[in-house]
Amino acid sequence: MNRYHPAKIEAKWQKVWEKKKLYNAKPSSRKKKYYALIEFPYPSGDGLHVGHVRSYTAMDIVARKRRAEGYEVLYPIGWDAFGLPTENYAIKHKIHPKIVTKKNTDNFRRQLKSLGFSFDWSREINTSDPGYYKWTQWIFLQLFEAGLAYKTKTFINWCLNCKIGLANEEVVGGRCERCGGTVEKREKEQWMLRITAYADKLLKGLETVNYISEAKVQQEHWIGRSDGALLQFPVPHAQTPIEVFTTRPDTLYGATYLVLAPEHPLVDNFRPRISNFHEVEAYREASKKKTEEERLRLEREKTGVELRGLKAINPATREEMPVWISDYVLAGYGTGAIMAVPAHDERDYEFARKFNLAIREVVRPRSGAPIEEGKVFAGEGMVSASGRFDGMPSAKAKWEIAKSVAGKRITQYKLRDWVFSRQRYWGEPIPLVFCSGCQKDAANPKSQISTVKKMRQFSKGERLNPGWIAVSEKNLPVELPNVKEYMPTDTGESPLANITSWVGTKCPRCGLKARRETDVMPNWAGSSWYFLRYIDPKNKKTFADFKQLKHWMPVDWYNGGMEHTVLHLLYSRFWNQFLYDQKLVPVREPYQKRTSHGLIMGEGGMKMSKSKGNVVNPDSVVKDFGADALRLYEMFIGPFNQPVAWDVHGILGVTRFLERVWMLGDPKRIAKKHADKELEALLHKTIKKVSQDIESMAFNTAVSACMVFVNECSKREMLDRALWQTFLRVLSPFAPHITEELWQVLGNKKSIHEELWPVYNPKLIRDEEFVLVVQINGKVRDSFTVPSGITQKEAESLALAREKIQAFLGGSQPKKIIFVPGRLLNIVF
RNA sequence: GCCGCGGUGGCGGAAUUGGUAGACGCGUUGGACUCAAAAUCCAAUAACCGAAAGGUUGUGAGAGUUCGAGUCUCUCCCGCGGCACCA
Repeated sequence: MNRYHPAKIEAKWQKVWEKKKLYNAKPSSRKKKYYALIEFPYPSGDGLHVGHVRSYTAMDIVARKRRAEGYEVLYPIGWDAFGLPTENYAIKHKIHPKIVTKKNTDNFRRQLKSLGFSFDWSREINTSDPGYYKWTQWIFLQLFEAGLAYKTKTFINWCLNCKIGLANEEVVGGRCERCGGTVEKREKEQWMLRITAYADKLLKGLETVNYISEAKVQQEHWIGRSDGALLQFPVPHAQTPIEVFTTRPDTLYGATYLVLAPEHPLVDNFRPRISNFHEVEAYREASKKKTEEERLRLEREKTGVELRGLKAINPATREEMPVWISDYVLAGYGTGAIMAVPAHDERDYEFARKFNLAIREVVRPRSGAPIEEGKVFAGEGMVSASGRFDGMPSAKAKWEIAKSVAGKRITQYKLRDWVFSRQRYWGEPIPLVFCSGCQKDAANPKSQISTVKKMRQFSKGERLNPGWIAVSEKNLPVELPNVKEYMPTDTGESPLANITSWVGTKCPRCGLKARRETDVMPNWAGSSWYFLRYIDPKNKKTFADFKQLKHWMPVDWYNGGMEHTVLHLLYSRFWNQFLYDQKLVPVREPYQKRTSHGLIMGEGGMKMSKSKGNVVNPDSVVKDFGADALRLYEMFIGPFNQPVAWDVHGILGVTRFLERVWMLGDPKRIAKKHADKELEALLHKTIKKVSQDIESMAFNTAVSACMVFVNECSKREMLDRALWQTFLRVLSPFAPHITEELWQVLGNKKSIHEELWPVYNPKLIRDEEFVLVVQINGKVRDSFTVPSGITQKEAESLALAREKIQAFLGGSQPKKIIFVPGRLLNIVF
């Protein structure tokens, strides 16, 4: 047998598998379906990252095991190809993003293929392909027609560096998630998706799926449901009261002042009555100018201005209370106004102390323990100093007190609507057209246009967004124009706005001159439904055939990065739930099971990055050690869900292991029949261990179990053929190439990957004897081999007969003896 | 600050879920092979004491529950991730 030469055998088998279409999912199969999914890569110019390899290998192992267990497996791949880095690269090098993308996906494809992943390449998709984004646009229009898309002037997070608006989810620590640049608030017209309409559904849906708990918890926090009440505080001589949202109506008697967000519209309404309006104005200006980062950096030092001349009435106590504005109250949450209860809220307390406002205690801890001086009791307890509600527990008093002042019980969410516009080039154009004629028409049903021509009615989306007309389905996709200039602008307009020939169009409704929307979608759009397109990737009539969707959905197992839990995962659940409500997809929740891999760090634990020069290129590892070694190493490197540091020496270990497997697989060492009870038992233990470990993603210990088996084989001159072949099958999902080669070297004609998954025999893994540990007072003092079925009595007499034990006992009688069958005996004296 | 995860040899990490702590791998040391080196193979490898037999200590710190704790409970320290004025 030749030396182990991975480069030769790996390329050879990859070609054979591809030719045989071994991994293509057959929709007509009678087998039970299994849908395994990984997050499709963003084809960046840097090429594949070893982190991709970790996730894809893990799911590849799962997919391969499922096939062997008799499932028809769908394990697809594609490209999340729209995005900023490609656009920025294109601008810098003056190459069209389409060409850059082509180059990058070609490279990624080559790299992925060199690793022997069992992807179904016949279903490859690309989000920047017009045939794909036609349907991204189409789904957007469905959202639009359902009233879930709207354009509004809003303060958005503007990244000064990328020159792009960011969703809340994309701002990390006051900085741009992508480039780390400074983010400031800017007022802009933006398309928004009403994800908040799905807040409750997204929350409830979590109960029905099997996600790792961290992902669930993070989503729950992000959605941030809280139950409370709307309370009204009348303002003397004014028509409108000030409405606040509170989760603690039980503290109403302790509310001593109100605070409005600086942007609160009532501030302007009350302008004539506010004696210090110039001061108020100055404060509002200052808080508007603060960037996100400044706001966070100022360490929450409370600031604010009283609206002098304005008072509100506490509806419970009928007392007058001052009204303030402060930026610690957020305009976007609740009503943008709060009742301040300094005795029972730390923020209010801090504010009250700073501005010398009244503090009134109205809730006592249930334990009756006094509250320490200077501390705030924010918990629930027993209501006091609240008239007829005294002595009532908070939980009850909440709703009783709210009722007594005609408060309305409501639920609030922290989730905000999704900023869906990007003022960029390399994304899906938003398929809408602005028509000023139709805008007038919408405002006045008797206007000229509709009387002159007989025209279709406005759709729901068009009514809600007067002037915005949906591009008709037959004209989708709205393709990106082919141009040379795609520089973003400081004014915040999309580069598409400069392409007059593209912008100018005819209104789909009235046929008159109109303008195209020049914003494009964020790059979360294409990935919000790609798992559906895989199911029917070439369909030209619909985004995916419903029957096919019914067959393959939901995704049975989805593995991806923790960094996508509140972005991609939430967005795609939203889209899928929406499509479900439209009866366009068969299941409410797209992903049945979600797991997550840990990051791969550079040597020494630093994050891999080009600037640190510690990026490991999978190509060079494959070249030096082979794909099987890289796969095996990444599985062996550490617990799958935890971050791990790359270590070149580690690859040596698995390479030695593979070389050993190679030597053992020499046909000269394989006997047709070679009885070996001991090795057979170990094999069955290995089957059990590896099978279980794959399910729990404990790949590191699965590999270790294979190593133990191989080490044992190395002690043998000859190996039984059946035994060896079974072991190869167990190892094959991890190292598909070497196992295929060794399988065929033995004369097998079918691929090892078409063989069934071995099942262990429970009888064979039961040991006939075991090492009984003898403890004295909990300390290990002796151990010896005994037969498996040994009873406590037998074990005791054997143990007590031992010289060592006798010596320790020194003649005293044991007080108590604990026997753990199959394990130990503990003698207590 | 709040939520989640974690802390085990020189290193990455195991530990049947309360039952021999350190599987497997790296590294290190010694040996075999070799003219030599590499590769490979064999052996040793938690620390301390001891020539050895053996003993003592040991899973971030401290307490507790238990015949028995890396594992359970409490308090604290440290690291990582997420959220962060959400009323």
